[in-house]
Amino acid sequence: MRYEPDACRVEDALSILVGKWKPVILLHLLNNGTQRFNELRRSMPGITQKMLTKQLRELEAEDIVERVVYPEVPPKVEYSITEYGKSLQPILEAMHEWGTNHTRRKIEKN
Amino acid sequence: MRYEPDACRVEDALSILVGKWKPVILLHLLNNGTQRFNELRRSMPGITQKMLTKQLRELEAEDIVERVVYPEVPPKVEYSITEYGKSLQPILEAMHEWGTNHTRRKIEKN
DNA sequence: TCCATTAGTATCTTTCATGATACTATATAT
DNA sequence: ATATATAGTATCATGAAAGATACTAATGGA
Repeated sequence: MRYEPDACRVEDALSILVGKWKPVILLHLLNNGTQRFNELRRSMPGITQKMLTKQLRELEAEDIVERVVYPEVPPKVEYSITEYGKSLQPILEAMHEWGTNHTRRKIEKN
Repeated sequence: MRYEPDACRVEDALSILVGKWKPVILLHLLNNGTQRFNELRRSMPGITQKMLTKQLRELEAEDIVERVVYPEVPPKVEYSITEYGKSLQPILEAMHEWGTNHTRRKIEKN
């Protein structure tokens, strides 16, 4: 396997996960299944509507998240993880675990 | 395991890896062992001196990278991954693999 | 004497991600 | 008649990340 700058594909994975909210969105969808827009929003205090829309659209464009619109009023839009998106789960969980340990480690140093 | 926004530690791992150059630096050090500053620099065409210094200092602050200065002229400074830093390797490799597959997938779609 | 090398710093500028805020349409309930 | 809920969009402001460029000290070599 080659990791030279040109061949390094870590950034490709990273670019999907980066954004202050994407990991949270993905883990939320992974753990709670299909969610409506406002359900997601309420579960992430602090996120703006614009930001949530943007992140979801980006994830949709990468085929990680599926968006289903119901032609109702008031609008109803459901989001869920795609099968392909589930392939990110091990990475997200590994990062969550590493991050948990890293945070603990830092606290212990003080 | 909890992934609610407040308890989500993915961002902690992510913040270590983010920065356009950190994954490349880490993989380079993991694969090639101890490197001098300019060795690293030459292996990453496009990075500026300032950027490389900054990324390395940040990694050092998190105990991921070790920096050893030799009191010589011209200066000699060697960088290497710490034992702790090696704990990131599985994540980096998983991301590299995922990214490789994702890139292929996108190409096939066209 | 002059130049190259090393590992940086110091400034300034540009770009990008994020945030704050206000606005929209339409059906239902009061 | 008015308010409410939903899933957005549009616009502007801000801060942080990244990039470009020039500068440094001390030594060895031509």
